[in-house]
Amino acid sequence: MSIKIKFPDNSVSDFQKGVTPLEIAEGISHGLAKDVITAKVNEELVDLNHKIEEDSSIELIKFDNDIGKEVYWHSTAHLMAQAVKELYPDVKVAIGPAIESGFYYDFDKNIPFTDDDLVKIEDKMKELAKQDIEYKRQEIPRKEAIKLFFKMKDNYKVELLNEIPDGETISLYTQGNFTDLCRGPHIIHSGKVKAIKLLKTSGAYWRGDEKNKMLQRIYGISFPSNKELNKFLHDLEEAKKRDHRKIGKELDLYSVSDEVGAGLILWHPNGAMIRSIIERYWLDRHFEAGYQVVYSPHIGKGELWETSGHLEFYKESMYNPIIVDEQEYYLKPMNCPFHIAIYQSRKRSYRELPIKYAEMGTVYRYEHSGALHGLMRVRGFTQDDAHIICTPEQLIEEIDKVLVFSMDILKAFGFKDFLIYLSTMPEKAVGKKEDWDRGIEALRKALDNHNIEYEIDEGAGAFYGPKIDIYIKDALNRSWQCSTIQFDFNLPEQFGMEYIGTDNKPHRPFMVHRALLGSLERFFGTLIEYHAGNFPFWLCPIQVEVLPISEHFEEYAGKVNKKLKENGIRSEIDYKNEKIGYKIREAEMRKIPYMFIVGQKEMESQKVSVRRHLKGDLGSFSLDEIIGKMKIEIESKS
RNA sequence: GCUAAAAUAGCUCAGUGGUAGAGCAACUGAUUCGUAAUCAGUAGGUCGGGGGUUCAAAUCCCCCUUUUAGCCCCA
Repeated sequence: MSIKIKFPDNSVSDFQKGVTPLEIAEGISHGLAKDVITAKVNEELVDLNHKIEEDSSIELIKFDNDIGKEVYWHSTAHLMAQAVKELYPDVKVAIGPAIESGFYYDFDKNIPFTDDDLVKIEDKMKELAKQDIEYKRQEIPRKEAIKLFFKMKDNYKVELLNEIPDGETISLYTQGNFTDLCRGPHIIHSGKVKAIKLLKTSGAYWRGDEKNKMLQRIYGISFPSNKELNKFLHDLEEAKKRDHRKIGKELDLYSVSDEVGAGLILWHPNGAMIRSIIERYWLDRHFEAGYQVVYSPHIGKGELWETSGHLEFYKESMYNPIIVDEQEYYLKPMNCPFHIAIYQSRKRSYRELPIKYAEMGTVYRYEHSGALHGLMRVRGFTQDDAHIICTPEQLIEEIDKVLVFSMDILKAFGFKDFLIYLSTMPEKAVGKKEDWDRGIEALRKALDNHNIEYEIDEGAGAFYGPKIDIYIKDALNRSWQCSTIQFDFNLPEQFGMEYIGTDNKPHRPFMVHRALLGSLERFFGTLIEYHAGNFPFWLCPIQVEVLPISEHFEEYAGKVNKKLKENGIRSEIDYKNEKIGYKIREAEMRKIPYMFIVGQKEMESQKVSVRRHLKGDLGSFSLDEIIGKMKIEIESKS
């Protein structure tokens, strides 16, 4: 009996009934058979030894494919669990999925794993890998599976099994004497895993719930070759070099002081210079786009936060109140109630709408101490906030505008790759389901209008409405939320916001919160990492360092510096009594984009020798010429 | 907040119970120099804070603060 197998290129071949993906791969080439990890048969992922019994389509998947990586890493996680079970038989296993880069497995072990344990486990894994242990699939009824794991005292697996709906296939995978509950598929045998590195351990709650027991998680990664592993480890090192906390210190951009408090950022002159340029640009763009800038205080009375719903829904993220004249005042975690107060300071007409209030508003949120992270996660930060108050008819257009505006501004800072999420109704939420659906639809429409790719983040909306979030990745491939565009069904209602319509009757406006850069702190952090501290020219705190060859040329250097300043270029002179090589090295390390070297030659010809950061000597230029070039560079924001 | 690790000079780090160290930076002097480190000298530390053990603590123990990697959460 033969069956027809269709390949991704639509070609069809005949095979013996019961042929396996591995045999098919073998038939194409030996190399492919060696590299193939898993296969999709009729769009369903299967093991390589899965027997194909009928006409089917097939796609052979290798490690270069994301699905291939996932299967490979997931199988390595099983291998790690096997190694851990062999070394520490009393340990219970929980779950062990593949993640974006690598895998982890959670274990229930009373004493946490040490670094020495990791080495032992890694060695054991390598030993097991070399033995080419087969991953055997077995399908059994649920009752039997429960019995089996109960007997093995794997209560986490029993808990999982109890939640699998009736009728779903339950599959087990066994390598050697280790059996795990798993949907699969897996690699064919452990020998496919050639290079392994266990990276770190950490605590993790069972099912991510802090009420549950803390398990011990081990993270690792694996590759089909040592070369790939080494590249991964090398990239990791390179990423560490871009860490904003490291560069922030090296370039004297910002600091955090124990004395001042955790998660509270001190912007040093260099960082503050960059921030002020960002703010100036931001203001210009917002005025152009029809926003009105407002300012509001840092604290507000308890009643305000009662009305807004923050004390009901957001209290755990707020600082405790300050008592003044027997009144409770809270540090603001958000700016919205203040903007609403401005709106409500007088009666509004439909003719005024949309009203767009923008503010660089500094807010304070109580973050768990363990969550704090450099500039990325702090307790006091400045949001580039705005609230758009509009009529229901204006809503879609306003969402559309703000989305385009947002992407446009991010691009001006050199960002290109974004991850975009549309978040839906969370469990703890206010507002009617219909309103939520309508809001989500409006957001979706705006994204679709501009062919923007996005993912749905179920239940991740704010308590008051759905939102679109734009994420930017950092050096270590972690993504950070920058822009957010959020609907609000709550506040207009809570505060009883109104405008007088054409019918001379009061109506409830819609409100959209949005922050484009998100928080200036986090945005600055991502900016540092994205550019590795080599900021776009227009943002550099010092754009030109004038380097006199010796004391004799300091006067000429002063003239050059003066001319630069007259042209709005931020420059300074290095008066140090050092050789030119030293001064250049220092300017290079400070990542100053231009170095102007001035000595005898330059003074005589009234020119400057230009050296560009990371590029080297560009030759000599007249001041007018080079200033012209720099002005173009500033204009183009490159 | 939880689990684990860490905190020594401005920075990067060495020092595991017996007189606090190095390199760079800083300061002083010499040198006046051509594209990533000139030479010499000087100064700088209650070893994160508090308590304890000990004849003796940077080192061992306890508490606190902060940081790091994750968990949870989030701009």
